Amino acid sequence: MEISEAEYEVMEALWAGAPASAREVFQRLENKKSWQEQTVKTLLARLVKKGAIDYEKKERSYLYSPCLDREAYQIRQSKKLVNRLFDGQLSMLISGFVKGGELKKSDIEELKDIIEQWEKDND
Amino acid sequence: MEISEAEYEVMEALWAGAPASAREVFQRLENKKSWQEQTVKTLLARLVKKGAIDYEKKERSYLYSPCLDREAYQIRQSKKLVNRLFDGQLSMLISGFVKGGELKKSDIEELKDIIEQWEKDND
DNA sequence: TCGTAATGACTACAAGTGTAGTCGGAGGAC
DNA sequence: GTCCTCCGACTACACTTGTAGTCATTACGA
Repeated sequence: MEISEAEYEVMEALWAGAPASAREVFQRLENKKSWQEQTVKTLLARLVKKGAIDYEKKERSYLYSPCLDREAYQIRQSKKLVNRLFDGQLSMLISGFVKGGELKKSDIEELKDIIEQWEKDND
Repeated sequence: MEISEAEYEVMEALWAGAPASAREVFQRLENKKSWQEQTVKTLLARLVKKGAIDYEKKERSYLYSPCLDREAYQIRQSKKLVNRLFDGQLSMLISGFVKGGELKKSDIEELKDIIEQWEKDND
């Protein structure tokens, strides 16, 4: 099942610290999103239904925790985009960033580090 | 306005060669998607409404052309994903690919080329 | 001229999304 | 014991998306 954009915001809030009550999640999102508390609760319920999060009963309320691993999710989504837009070629995405003038010197340095590390690990 | 996934497929078909009739677009998509011709026409109509493509009358039918530049669109979407998932840090996306075991030697070589080119251009 | 095929326009309809409102029950304040 | 409050559960509703079906028109072949 796919996670919608609004739902993803809730996931982020949960990844930031779990378990958390609906109230807590709402509060974490308050400065980012001007959602009513009910909206957050609806999103939580939908995520539970989709199996993306789970909860345990704690007195009156529920404490929610993510079932999805954040990093795994990010990788899946990245791959999906690269496949869809660039026929699976990561380098085309990077070129796009270059052409869009999005890359700063610091980004390049980071890329170099990643490459270096990769080469160390794959030799 | 956002372009949906199905609509994006149609855009791809149009980017592959424009202007093109609904029939042509349908045929280009035939091996990829098992859509009825009507489905393609609906998508074309929605894209027109969204302003993503335009058409000119040609006899009985319309010839469609994209209004969106493909590369610009790709860059916008890439940036959106990187912002949403990685707080704008491209390097985190790349690390994700590395961790996911997605990078092959050839990808690394391409990245190196891109970096080299960037450094040539930005010095 | 009359039917037929092709084409865009309009309609359909269920599922998913964004964004809440309302209801019913359980615990706490008095 | 009674009323208020807080919470999850259920309901709402318009818009988007995927995936077509049907209708009206028109040009063309017979």
